[in-house]
Amino acid sequence: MHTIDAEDAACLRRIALLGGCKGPVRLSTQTLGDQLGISQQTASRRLQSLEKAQMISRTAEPTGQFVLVTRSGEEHLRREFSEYSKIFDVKDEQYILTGTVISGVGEGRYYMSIPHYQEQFQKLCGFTPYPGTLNIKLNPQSVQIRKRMDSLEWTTVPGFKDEHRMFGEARCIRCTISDIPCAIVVPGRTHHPEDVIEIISGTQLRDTLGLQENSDVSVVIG
Amino acid sequence: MHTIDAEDAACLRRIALLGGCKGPVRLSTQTLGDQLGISQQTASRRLQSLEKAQMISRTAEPTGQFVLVTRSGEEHLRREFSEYSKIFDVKDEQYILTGTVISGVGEGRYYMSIPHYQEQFQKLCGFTPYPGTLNIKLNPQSVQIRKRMDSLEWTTVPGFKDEHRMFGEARCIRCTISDIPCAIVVPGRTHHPEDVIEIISGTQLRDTLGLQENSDVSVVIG
DNA sequence: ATTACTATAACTCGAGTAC
DNA sequence: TGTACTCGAGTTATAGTAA
Repeated sequence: MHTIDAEDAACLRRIALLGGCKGPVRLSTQTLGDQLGISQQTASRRLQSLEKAQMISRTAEPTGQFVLVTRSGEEHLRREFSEYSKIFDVKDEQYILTGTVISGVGEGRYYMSIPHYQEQFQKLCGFTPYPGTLNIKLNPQSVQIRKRMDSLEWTTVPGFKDEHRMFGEARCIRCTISDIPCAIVVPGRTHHPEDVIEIISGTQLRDTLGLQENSDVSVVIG
Repeated sequence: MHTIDAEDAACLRRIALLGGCKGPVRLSTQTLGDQLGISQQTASRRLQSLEKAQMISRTAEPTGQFVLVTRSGEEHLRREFSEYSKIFDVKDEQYILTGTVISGVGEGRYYMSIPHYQEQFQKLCGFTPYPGTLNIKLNPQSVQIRKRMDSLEWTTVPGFKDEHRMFGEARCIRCTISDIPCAIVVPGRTHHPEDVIEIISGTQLRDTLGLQENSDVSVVIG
């Protein structure tokens, strides 16, 4: 199997864009060079290289040449095409946040032990939350990803009032950690640091996943 | 607009395949080099080059680094993806963005009242823009659709310079709202929130369509 | 373990040019 | 017009290292 370098691949793609997969195209080395931003000489060399690698075939005419992408040339292009398909197909709604486990202030435990919230999360997320939250300090890049996630659809967990006080609403979004269903919870009122997220789940994630302080975790959303 | 060479592009594609568009990926220069068939040193240089071109961002950890494909990196990949789609005749669908009207900061009004831009848009879109833009907050699904649209053919409106300052370039693409010809305009330099689009048209869309704050709108492209 | 610098060897580019 | 050769300048890769 012949293999070609990235520059030759870009050249092959250009030829295909000009119709080289469908039939022979008249293509001068000067024209090709102009389109790729390289010299006529370099374009000529590229064509020789692609021909040697059996990615294209050429027929010389006194007035110029005709170029055709061969079967293996097309196969090469289709393999690259499928790489892009992989990059973008699944991707659309999926986000991954990475960070490390840190200890919270224990507020999460308090709220998650309140029956109202337990019922609501059961209804909205499909699990009764373990009374406690896993706090994750996001890596700086994940903070950016986290911000983009504000444009996703979050579920609102309504607040309520008992005889003593008001309990605020919260937003949550379903996610998984190592395929365990979880949810990111953002309290409505308190001002959360933007580089920390709180995770709830039906089990105690620290034990289930063997997590300790500073363990690396990946949270998959969507 | 930054541009990158074919080798760097191959490197960017590899990072995306490893999940770099979804979230930060831990990636050593050695591993990357192995996957691309190049040396560790060269992989290191490629990452530096991509970082400089703002196609990726990196965070260093003592144990290694995390790499993330930036928005313009993803846009680059989507443009290449669309080239392959053209080669293999994946038919261009129609795109529909839905969202609600929000008020902008009035910047649009300023730019659309500048004769240079008015002339350019007249030439490129077929109407002289009303001095003002309609800002639409996209619903979450439409944000995803909007991203895919990066692979469509956008018209570039060149920037210019007067005696006082530089005016940046912009991209636009024709569309319709309730069959009224419009265009989505994206300023070249400023970093736009990804869930908001700006629409220009020959008429004042708010009045013509009876739109108010939070009115639902559908934008049809293609 | 990492990343990335420096030095040098190896390539690649395009000007000039032949056909 | 074409394509493609040679050759010097410039660029890029890797080995050897440092941090």
